[in-house]
Amino acid sequence: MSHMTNESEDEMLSKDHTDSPMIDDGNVGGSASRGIVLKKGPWTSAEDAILVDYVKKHGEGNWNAVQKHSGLFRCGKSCRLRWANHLRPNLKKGAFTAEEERLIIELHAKMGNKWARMAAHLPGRTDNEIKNYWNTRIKRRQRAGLPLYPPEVCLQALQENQQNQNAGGDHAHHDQLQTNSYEIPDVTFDSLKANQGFLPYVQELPDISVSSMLMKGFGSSQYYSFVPSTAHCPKRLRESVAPLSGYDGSLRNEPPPFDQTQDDSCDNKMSEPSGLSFLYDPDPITRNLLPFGLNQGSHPLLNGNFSASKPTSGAAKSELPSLQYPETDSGSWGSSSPLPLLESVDAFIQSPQPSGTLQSDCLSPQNSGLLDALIHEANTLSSAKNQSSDKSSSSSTVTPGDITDSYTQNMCETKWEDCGDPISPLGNCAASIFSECTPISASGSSLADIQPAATFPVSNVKLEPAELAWTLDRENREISTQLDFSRPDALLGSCWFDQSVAYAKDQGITTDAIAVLLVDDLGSDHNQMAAGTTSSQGWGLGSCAWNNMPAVCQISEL
DNA sequence: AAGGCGTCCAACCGCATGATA
DNA sequence: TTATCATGCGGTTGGACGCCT
Repeated sequence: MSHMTNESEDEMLSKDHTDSPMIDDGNVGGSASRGIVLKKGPWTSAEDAILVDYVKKHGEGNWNAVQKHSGLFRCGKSCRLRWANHLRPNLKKGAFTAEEERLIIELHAKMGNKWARMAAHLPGRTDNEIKNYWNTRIKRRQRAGLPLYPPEVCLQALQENQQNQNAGGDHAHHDQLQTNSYEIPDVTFDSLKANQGFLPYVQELPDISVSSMLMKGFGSSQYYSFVPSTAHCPKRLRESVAPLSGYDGSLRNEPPPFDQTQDDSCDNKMSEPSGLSFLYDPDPITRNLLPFGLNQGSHPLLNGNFSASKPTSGAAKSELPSLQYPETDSGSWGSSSPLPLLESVDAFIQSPQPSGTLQSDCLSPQNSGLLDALIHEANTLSSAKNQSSDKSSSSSTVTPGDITDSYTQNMCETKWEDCGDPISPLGNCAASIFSECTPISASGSSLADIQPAATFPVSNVKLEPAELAWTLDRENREISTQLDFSRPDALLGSCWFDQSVAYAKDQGITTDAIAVLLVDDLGSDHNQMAAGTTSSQGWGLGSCAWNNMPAVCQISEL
């Protein structure tokens, strides 16, 4: 489309901008409205002047009247946009300041792609500006294979989330659930609770993980490619919508994480888990352990059907959720799962992370930030991994490291291909999660040997100085922390993993033994996958996490 | 100098929501 | 209750521009 020059159009408009229909000059595309061809394309200074003048006289709003009465041959939407983004007073122009950038990152961590809401926190900035900034930033960081959120942002989000939790807010969650007819059978929880008496590690399961996964996991339907359209939730719920972030008080009060739960509840487009079945884990105990009775495959990261790159069915559009820090009630986690620390946040960002916190984060629809980071990071890392892991996939002798390697690869090659989206960000994400996070290397099965994700040789990503610092800093982490942030499966189920490890430690079982078992279990999963013994639907990344549990259980019963 | 390529950003488009007739 | 309109939001597009080869 060629554009009318400012000069020529300025001249034309300056002559008369009264109620005479403008005849499209043919230079600019336009659409007919009431027989008038409305202009499209870049605004000229003359048009701006007309619009400004009109708004001064009549105020904002009633934008369609602008076209009728001012002689501007622009549709109302165009006028509104032009005014809002360029002409209204107090608009800040120019590059974002460091403070604004920090705020954007922070807000995005909380809100996800809620540009308008973010703009409300940035006086003088428009949603469009912020959106453009973020998109370019994403692309840049994506290319660089870097995490989107600096640790301090995650930490702050975490703290705010805790504050919000303390403020309460469970009631509306339940309401929302009911409104959406998302019912979680009591029997599911009964099973879980029953297992708490049977399985020592279940006993320590924090309510929080269940409820948070309920809420956030259910709420993450926008990541489900298989979300039934019947589970429709309007694309956007406005501020009037009751928040949805926790299941219900019967399990635990779940205050809404951050403020966005108020109006982003439909970002929590809850998916109806019905119709999904437990597809791979033959262990009934493990099944029962699955949180909230959800089928494993219902987690976006747990099944290969999720694709952030392809449209989901119905209204389950892939609206990124915001980063959400889960229930961080330290008391509920017991001694083995302390509150995430700052360094944890580092790892949290740098690599997909496991703790119960992340677990719910990943499940959360409001987690766009983190999931974004995971996806982007994963894309880069997984491509690097794919290049370097060709040989591992063909190896018949598998070391633990190889297992995870080929496991990862098979994850990609089987599950993501199944869903017809081989380049699905999540597919890559899952792959990279494993490649990056699986700490159990051939050189040592001890959990203490876990290397920081960024030290993996497969990653040839250049790190910015600050980010490199985070990475290096993690080398000094305690084993438990490394566990938290390097277990691939921990990404989804590590709260239980942590609990289990802690329990095993209490029982005098070495972490090495646990690691070996887990590796074996991983290998088992891997073999299952490679052998195609699992259904093509509904399972994936999280499988090892859940399967790990029985392994630990066995340890505890030794 | 010219072409390719990537980035930035203004603007458009489709959809959802709320108000009102 | 339904239809229509106005508005707002988020995703996407496409042109301008700069850099590189």
